[in-house]
Amino acid sequence: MKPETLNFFDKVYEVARQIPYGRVTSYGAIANFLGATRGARMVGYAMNGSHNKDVPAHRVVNRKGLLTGKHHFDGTNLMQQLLESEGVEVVDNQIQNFETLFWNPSVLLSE
DNA sequence: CTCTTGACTGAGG
DNA sequence: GCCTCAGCCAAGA
Repeated sequence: MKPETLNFFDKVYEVARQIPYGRVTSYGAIANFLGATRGARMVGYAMNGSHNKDVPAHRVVNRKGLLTGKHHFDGTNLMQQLLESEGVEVVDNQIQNFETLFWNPSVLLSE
């Protein structure tokens, strides 16, 4: 018995909340961390409810570092503004130095 | 129950 | 590196 999908949304929220300031991660990284390598879409889907939570969804982007979910934010460049406000350089909806700013959820085990 | 949509990813051309 | 196709899982109609 392992209804991981049952807590999938909650897990996504928890992991996303652990994202350090000025750092970003991808849906696939979170999904993989949860054991759902092919559940990246579910991560994004879960983020739909993240608006009502303390989940920094703006720190979560696709594997290319592209702000694919900016459309779901209130404004149009709000997501980018938030990231830049944290020191993340964003150009054309794409995070610069994505590999450097990339935060792997696995560090939770180290910390 | 079936079909569609979706904040994704990997593989192939 | 970019574009296209297929796979994946869950929620809503």
